[in-house]
Amino acid sequence: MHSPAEVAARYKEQGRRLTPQRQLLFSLMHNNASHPTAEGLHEVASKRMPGISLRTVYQTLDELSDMGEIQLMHGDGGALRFDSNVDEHHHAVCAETGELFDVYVDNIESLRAQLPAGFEVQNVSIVFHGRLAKKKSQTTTKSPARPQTVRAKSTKRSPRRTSRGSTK
Amino acid sequence: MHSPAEVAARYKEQGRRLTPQRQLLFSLMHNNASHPTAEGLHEVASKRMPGISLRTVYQTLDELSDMGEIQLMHGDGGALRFDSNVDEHHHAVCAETGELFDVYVDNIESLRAQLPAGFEVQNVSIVFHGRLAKKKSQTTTKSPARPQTVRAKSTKRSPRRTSRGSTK
DNA sequence: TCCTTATTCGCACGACTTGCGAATAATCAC
DNA sequence: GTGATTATTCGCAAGTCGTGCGAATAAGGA
Repeated sequence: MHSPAEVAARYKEQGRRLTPQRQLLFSLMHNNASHPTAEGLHEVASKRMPGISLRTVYQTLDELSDMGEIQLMHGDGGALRFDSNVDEHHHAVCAETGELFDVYVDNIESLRAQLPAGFEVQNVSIVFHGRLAKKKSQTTTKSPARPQTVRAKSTKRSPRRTSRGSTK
Repeated sequence: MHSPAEVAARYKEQGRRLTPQRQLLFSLMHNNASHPTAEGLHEVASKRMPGISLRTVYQTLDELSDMGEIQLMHGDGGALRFDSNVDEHHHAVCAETGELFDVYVDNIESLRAQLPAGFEVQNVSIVFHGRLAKKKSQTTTKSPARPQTVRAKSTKRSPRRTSRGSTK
């Protein structure tokens, strides 16, 4: 998404008002690669602005989505996640932590897919399921992440239960 | 999933009982490519067995999933969908109807993805978003669906609202 | 400072699932 | 077949995630 200042400007252009809640949320979402849920973002926001309502978080996030500043994502976990990256990109999910990472794929057009006859593709979303190996004692030098060929074990997805239930 | 008879056999092997409800659901899911929701399946089941409980549908579907006979899918629409196809495959979603189709992709390994350093891919799921052109007056000759190269307009996903809310 | 009306925010409700427990029925032994 | 054992079914309540609504509040212009 654009910088908080730019988003603020777009808001005014549209006759929307600049409230402290919105400004806080702009800054919390800017460059936020954590793909937070509304609840998660609300929790963080509450630290800086006690009393801010979850309702407002949802509302503002919806506005940002309508304006194309962020993207909504239906994760596998039931809760909506908000993605401040609106570039064409994909995702990797760590099965252990549930963390979600942005992934750039540059040759999607080369996929050979047997699509239903007459199906017009508008866009493709790819999710890499796996796990992030934790090699602690290594200087986390934010590796250049150079292009790499996917090596997916041809595995059937392991049966996984849904996760909406109580956490009790 | 396996044939109703085979699934029934597996159930017995595991000391589970063969109830009319389960048998009905086995047959309704077998070769079912519609990716039904629990509610949808319950509706169909109710016609053949009035009074069957939605609770039982959920329960049986969960069992089948645990046994690896079907797969659970979190669609974009909020409701779980059940997929009787457990082969390694992917999906295409029609934006108009919400219909879900199975798609086979045969060269996933060739994707060039910039994954997070240390990320081990276990499996990949691809969803083609688009629409199914409806050419009526054509003999729906179940086209051979020969491999085809994806031609996705490099489009940012259009902002879409969530869809859990009331239908009122 | 005052006024207009966009926003915030809490509550209740809706969609989708799951936990629970009593009633029912499948299966086994005789 | 009959009876006993215990897996299943099924309805209701409760939980999670989001949204509609309306009153109270506050942003922004005159």
